[in-house]
Amino acid sequence: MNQYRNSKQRENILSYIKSVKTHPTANVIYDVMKLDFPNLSMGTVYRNLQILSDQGEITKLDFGSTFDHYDGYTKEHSHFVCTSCQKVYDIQVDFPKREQVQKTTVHQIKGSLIRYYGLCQDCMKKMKGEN
Amino acid sequence: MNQYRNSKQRENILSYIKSVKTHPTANVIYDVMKLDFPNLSMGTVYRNLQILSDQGEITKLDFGSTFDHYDGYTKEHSHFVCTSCQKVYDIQVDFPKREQVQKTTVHQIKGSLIRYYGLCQDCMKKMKGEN
DNA sequence: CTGGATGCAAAGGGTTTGCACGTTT
DNA sequence: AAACGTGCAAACCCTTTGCATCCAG
Repeated sequence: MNQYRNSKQRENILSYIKSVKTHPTANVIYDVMKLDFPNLSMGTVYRNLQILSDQGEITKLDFGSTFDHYDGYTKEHSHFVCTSCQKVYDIQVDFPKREQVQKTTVHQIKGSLIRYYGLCQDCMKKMKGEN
Repeated sequence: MNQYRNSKQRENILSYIKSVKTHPTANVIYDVMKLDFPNLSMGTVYRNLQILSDQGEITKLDFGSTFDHYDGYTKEHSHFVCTSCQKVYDIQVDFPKREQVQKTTVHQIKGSLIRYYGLCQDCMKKMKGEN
């Protein structure tokens, strides 16, 4: 197996994702990192996101759009995705305990993904304003 | 707005998806349809999947792999995805009622997505056999 | 006849990868 | 010095789209 070495790029990417409450895409991360590393390439961003994901430092989120988002908050939690502006919000819900769900299936559960869709507060306000 | 016309291709695609318990990808659907329509093109498959999805006849599922799956069972239910063989199984779980979740957030919830990950029964057996 | 549906092929668009060079250990 | 990381650009791969033709209503 490979050993990971220090890399300024990877450190910065990680600290950026951890520092932000949004769930940035690879492209957003690339743009931000560009400020510190003018020669940065997309390949490096993707490679490091993959490594950080493998290390469990971040989580790759897939919201059905064409690109993935990355989340630095690895504690199990759920998301609310606005179907209008595509923003992603963290929400905390009491979903069934894993042991309980485990009873309903023969398969071995190791993780879950819980997501809600709808209109976020901002978009609701905008819509009211337009009427 | 467009009016949909009858098309043998679309009919067949729909009845295939409805008849199957798996959650086929566009490519699988294409291969199966090829038997009936040797000249079928991928464009037609995708266009029809889009239309059927718009009509609410099927649901597009995104499991984070590079391609999408389609589900003909539109009643709200959740999925179990095997992280080893990538198979998708339907499971029925008592997740929190929407009204309850709604109380925990300022955003307006319109839908949800609940998914569990782990090892399916088949893969568990295989792994035991290998030890 | 009119406008949606199809086939074909090319274009899209996010992600991955090969390779030579740069860095960390 | 050995091996991982980076930049660059090309390759990938699933999906979308333009266009001429076909066909349902």
